[in-house]
Amino acid sequence: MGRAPCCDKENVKRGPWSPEEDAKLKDYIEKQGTGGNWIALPHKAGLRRCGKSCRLRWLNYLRPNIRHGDFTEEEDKIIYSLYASIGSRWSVIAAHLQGRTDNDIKNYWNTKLKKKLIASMAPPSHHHLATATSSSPSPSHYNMINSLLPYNPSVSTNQLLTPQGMMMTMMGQQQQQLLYQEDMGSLVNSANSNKFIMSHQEHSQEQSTNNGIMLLSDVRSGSSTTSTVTRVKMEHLDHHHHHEEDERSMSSVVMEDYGMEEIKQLISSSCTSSNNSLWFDENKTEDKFMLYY
DNA sequence: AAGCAGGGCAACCGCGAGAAT
DNA sequence: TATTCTCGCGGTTGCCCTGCT
Repeated sequence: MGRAPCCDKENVKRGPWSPEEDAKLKDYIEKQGTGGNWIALPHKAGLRRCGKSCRLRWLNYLRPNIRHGDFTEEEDKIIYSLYASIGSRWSVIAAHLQGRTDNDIKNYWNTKLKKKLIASMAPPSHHHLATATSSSPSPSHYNMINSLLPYNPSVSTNQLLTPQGMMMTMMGQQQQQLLYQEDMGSLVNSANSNKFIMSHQEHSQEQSTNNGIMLLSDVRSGSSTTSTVTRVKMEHLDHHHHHEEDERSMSSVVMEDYGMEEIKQLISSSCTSSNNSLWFDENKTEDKFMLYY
């Protein structure tokens, strides 16, 4: 049995609100309050609108102290930071920004901030692992990441962001498979570079730890702890002889199309330090990862 | 000046959670 | 306890505006 409609869609007005409707709604709520019942409110207020529409209009435009447009850099940082920590929970983010609505922040993110982030994050747009001589991300790239880092008690930001460090995010299943089959394979097989050792662990419960291992997970559900994970451990074959090469090499996989989840992971991913171990969750097939190394 | 494309944003849709019955 | 209903949320749509050709 389906859900009963919240209002009679045949008899409610839709589309943009007129100044008269705004005035009616504002006047009614200021005098009577919402009464805790949005469904009944439009009838009482003399509006031919769906209750949900009234609620949206009030919350996003009519209630006092709403601010629109002109996000400050400080607000940008807060949004980045919270997005990295909690993802697209716009209402929670909005709660941290006085006078901003979740809808405004969502729109601002989708139309501007995300692009800003991608522009900053995106080195040359190749789908291939770069060659050993490919360019490293620009300093601004790392600066951006610095400002985006999610809370991660186990890893310092310096460790994450040095050009010799690593950054990880998620890519789609296809790319992930591609990475397994081709990119990782080529890396594993690459002779005089770093050695990648990949192993599977069933039902691992290990998470981000102080020794630099990190498990990428859905920050909202935090549900990846019992998932099957694949461990990718990178070891230097010869710590004494590869420093120069390490500095030159910057292998990257860059996606041209970033979805919401990718962006979130892009921000929320962090990385490793001393032993260069990475974890990612195989079961999250929608997830995508990108590896700078 | 007209047509087109892309971006921005207001509003809608559908779902999950929780309250009420 | 099961069912129904409302609220609140995030994702998506579609209109309008602006800039480009």
